Amino acid sequence: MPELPEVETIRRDLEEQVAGRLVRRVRLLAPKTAPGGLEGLERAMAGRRVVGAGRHGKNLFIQMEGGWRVLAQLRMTGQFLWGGPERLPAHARAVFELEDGDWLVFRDIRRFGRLVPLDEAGFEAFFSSGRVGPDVLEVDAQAFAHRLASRRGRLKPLLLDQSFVAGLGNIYVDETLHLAGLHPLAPAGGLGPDTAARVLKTAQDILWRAIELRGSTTSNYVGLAGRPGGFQRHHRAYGRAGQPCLACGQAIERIVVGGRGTCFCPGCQAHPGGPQACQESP
DNA sequence: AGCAGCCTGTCA
DNA sequence: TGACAGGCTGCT
Repeated sequence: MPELPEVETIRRDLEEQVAGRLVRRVRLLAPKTAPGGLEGLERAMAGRRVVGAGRHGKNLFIQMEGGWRVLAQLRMTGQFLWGGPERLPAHARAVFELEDGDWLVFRDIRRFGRLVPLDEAGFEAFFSSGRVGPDVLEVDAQAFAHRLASRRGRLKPLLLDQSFVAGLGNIYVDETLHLAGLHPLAPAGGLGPDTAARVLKTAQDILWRAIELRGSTTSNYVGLAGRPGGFQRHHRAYGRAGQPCLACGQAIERIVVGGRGTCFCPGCQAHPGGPQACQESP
């Protein structure tokens, strides 16, 4: 579900509402949600205070006293919601009871999400595993352009690859490629360093604007208090198949790239074999 | 690199 | 009924 702007919004919500509070009790309603089991979550959280909330790409970290963290991967439908004993929402998978009686609820319709307790060593291991690349908002532009130019595959699948750069998902890749005027199937290695740097800058601009509007809500993403995001109103490509391109008026097309639905403008985003893609090709 | 699998819900 | 959905893992 959520990509970087939505995860960042939730992080800020948690920082504001939960930081400093004691977790009195943990309940796990769906065992597979926490690979370490209830025991693992309790070890990391029960009887400890929440210190803050961190984020790297789409990975959310609830930071606890004692150096413990709980990695929350929201995947497609994971949510953190503010709750109380009076009404537990449908699809609640874990409940964190706080000292003053409030509940922080992890809700996840499709059960793809994960809550993983990590000690300091586990946290470091997560980043040294090679599974997660640099955060897209912090990656060095030169290094990004250099790495991108050395890749063989298509542009969109590479941008979605969290080990290449962490934080982009289907919505913001489609938005980035549209604004940058690049075809999702363009060969990544054929871009050239200037275009590669422009792709990154475009992505970062879009992500920051989306964060300002608390992310995009297209079906069920909401912040901690249940408030939807506002950036979906600014989507130019994602979810607009068949509608006119806001830049040139041609109908937005939908294709499948790497198994993901992909919306792009055939006019603004030149085909990989077209003249635009050849400009910087070797 | 590409694809099924994981789950549940919604829409055509 | 089948297609599709904001993601990631583990297998060819």
